[in-house]
Amino acid sequence: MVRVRFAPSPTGYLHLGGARTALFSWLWARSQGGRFVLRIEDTDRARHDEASAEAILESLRWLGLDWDEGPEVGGDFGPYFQSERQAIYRQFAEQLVARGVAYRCYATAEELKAARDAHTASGSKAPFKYPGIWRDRTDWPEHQPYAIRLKVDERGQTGWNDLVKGRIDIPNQTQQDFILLRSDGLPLYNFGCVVDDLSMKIDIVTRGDDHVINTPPQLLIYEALGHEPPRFAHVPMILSQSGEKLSKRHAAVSVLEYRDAGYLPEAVLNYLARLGWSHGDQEIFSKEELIRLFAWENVGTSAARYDAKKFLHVQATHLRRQSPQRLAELVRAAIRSDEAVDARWLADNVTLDKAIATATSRATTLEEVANTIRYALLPRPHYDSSAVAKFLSEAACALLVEFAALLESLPTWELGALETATQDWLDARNLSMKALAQPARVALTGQSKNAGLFEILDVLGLERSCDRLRSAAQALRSGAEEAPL
RNA sequence: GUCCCCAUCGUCUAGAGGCCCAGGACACCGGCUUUUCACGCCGGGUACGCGGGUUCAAAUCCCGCUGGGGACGCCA
Repeated sequence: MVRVRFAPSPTGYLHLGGARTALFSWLWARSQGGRFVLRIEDTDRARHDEASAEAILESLRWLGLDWDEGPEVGGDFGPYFQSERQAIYRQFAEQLVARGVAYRCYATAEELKAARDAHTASGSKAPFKYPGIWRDRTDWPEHQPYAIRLKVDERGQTGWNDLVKGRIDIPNQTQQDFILLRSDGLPLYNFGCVVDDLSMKIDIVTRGDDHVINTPPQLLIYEALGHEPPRFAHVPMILSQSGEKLSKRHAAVSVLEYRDAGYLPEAVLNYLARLGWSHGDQEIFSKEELIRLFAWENVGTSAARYDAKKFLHVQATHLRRQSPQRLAELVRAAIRSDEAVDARWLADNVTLDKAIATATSRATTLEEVANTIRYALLPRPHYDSSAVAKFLSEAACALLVEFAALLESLPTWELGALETATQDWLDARNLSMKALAQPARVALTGQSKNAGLFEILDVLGLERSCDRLRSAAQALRSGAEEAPL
């Protein structure tokens, strides 16, 4: 059974790049009937942060990237927080020392700094390397803290066949006797990562491109441990719109920001998947399609730039593909916290469904849907002052009052008939549809931009429509020119 | 500086030697539709970084250059 993992460090939130790495792993696990393992890399206490870890879990939950093993669900290979695995790292490290492939290093931070400074002063262009002071010594001082370093043979090269990048070989000369376990007992990233991937029986390590350089040391550790390494898949990075590494400085990199802005999780997944992966000319994918179609060979090799407009387009497309039921559910959730909204209308399926149906072609996010239909859920719409000033002239208001009377005079409240009757009525007065529609739209919704007039009338119904037409006109008449709506 | 990765329209990408004087999507620019705003529909421009090879044939293979990105911690 395939076992893959996502191993984020809890440094604040799940960003787009991390989410995509998680997605690719998850897709592979799901398509192979494998296991998706979540492990939190919080070895460094400075990085151990409950809130951050929770934000990551929440992001994954929202995206629907469920994990089979990890925090909250447990599993046979736990614990799944590195901070709880220190004994395991120690055991592995000491085992390597016992076998003579790693050694204790008692060099202090000061000594190392001095060596580094001397190296810098010498003007050498080569990068500084640990001079191997303790490599072959056994005169270990008592009660002194020590780090554990791997004995690295700097001849030859270390390489692997990357699932996305193909063959990569890196000269061992670029390596050194790097640290496995710090003198305070905590593992360094490369060691903790290998020990965990090994003991959790991971067979594909998926991570960002920026980790390519960590792979040779990790391979050396697998070798020292006497184990076959897993396979590696290094996915290209996501760059900001301006082409730099994505960071908090760039707007909206956190997954939860998209949730809060009214994006759909499947839209985020779709957009992320298409950033670096492709399936011919297809742009829109459901989650199920992604699972079915995902393959490592179709993951691209070059970095991709984040593009907000394309993302929005993908989001809009997914929004329009939602079933009315799900959409109503999501819009309710998005709108619930708005206290001005009348719960009665929010609960009214007929009104809500009709309203939502008029909004999907002109909104891209749930947030926008909510804003578009809010007029139907409020006791009185919120009137946009410039719209009122522009369209609710005295003449227009008079027309609205007459229009209300017309509506009430109709034998049935049926859309087709309503439209014909209105058109005839306008024709008789030699007026254009525009002359009525704009003022009416403002009176009914408070906005100059919204659904078609007859759609709005249908959403509100006869009674509320007439009420709004008259009260808007009334308010203007009684309340002077500054439109006290 | 050293090492590594990458290189097709503005952006995401299709393209695994002839089907490509390069296709799709977003964006952009026109037009149609029209009760506003959208949706939708039709049309348009724009790309294989450069130089060498290999081959009957190269966007596709090889080399170099250039450009971009990443990594060089007792961080992850």
